[in-house]
Amino acid sequence: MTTTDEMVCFALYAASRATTQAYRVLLDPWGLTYGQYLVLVVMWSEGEQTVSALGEVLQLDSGTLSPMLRRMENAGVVARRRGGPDERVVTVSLTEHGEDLRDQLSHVPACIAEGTGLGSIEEARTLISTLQELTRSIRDVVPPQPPGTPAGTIRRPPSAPAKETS
Amino acid sequence: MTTTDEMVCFALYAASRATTQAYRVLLDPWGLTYGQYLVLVVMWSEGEQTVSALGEVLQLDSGTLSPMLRRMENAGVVARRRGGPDERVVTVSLTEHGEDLRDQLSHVPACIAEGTGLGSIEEARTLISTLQELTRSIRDVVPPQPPGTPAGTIRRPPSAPAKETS
DNA sequence: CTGGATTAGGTTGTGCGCAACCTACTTGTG
DNA sequence: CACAAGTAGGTTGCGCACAACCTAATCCAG
Repeated sequence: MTTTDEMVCFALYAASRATTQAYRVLLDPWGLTYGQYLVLVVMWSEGEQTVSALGEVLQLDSGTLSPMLRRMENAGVVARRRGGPDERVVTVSLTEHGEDLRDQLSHVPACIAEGTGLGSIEEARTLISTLQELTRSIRDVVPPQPPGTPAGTIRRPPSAPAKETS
Repeated sequence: MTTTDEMVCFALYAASRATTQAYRVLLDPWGLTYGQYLVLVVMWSEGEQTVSALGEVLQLDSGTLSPMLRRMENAGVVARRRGGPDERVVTVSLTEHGEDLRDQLSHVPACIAEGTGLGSIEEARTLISTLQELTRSIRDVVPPQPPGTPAGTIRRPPSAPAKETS
């Protein structure tokens, strides 16, 4: 890595994949993924949700959620309906099976807690705060014109494989 | 979220996606992704690498790297050859264009550094250590038999969409 | 009421990330 | 030498993430 700050990003990337892997191992017997588990966690806690509410909490857009919720519906974990006063809104609710999973998966948080290796709640809270602050901060990144760029240089995918030429 | 430790994981997941997004914005003009940029960073620093060496450093397997390196080769950024004494080994090297990108992308680390919002090198180093420790620790997670499971219960994807029944 | 803007969610296409599998090459071991 | 075991990397299949786009429903100014 070149700079410490880029190492922060790589460490984040590696840690995120490692935690996802831990969830994969824990959730695989139920055929659930980490993303699907997150949806369930929200709904166990808050009850039925609209798609956009889930998207806001999990910071995911419809391009991710729509197929994921369809798979969860096909798996019999959630139900979707469009019955509300606003016909555009889809409400996602837990099926009985989805409710049952709450108990069946009650061991997961403890497994993860143990796995993180964080010694104390305070340590965990500090890390969460740091990560949330970093997340907020990095969302503001906007690409400045690269400093050493000769004026007039066109910044383009230099080897964009011939889109028209074929 | 249910427990603080699960919030750590979600915070990691969100932060990782946010940083990837920042890199996406920065790298998009060159048609590069974060993963591809990581490959370049390693090779700028260490020179040509075998596929497995890249996999070790980046902690990615061939199922991820093979298609990624093929795309990078098609884009003219790297070259792959099988010329060594061991015919199984593929060596990846930078093309001239791949070398040139080092200068063209020299602004990226500073943009990221600014974006992280971390005040000091020490703060960054502390975070890196914490994340690396967490990564090491969580890799050990092995699913114990869920505590409340009635003995003999078969843990299976409860709604595995009929594999034989179709 | 009407036509343009907005919003909710779905669709399409690309690129990971990873499990599972495969092939070809190499390395013992007898 | 022959053959079992191991290793390097590629392939396939699936599920995210996300950009870009689309449709239908709602809102709103006039």
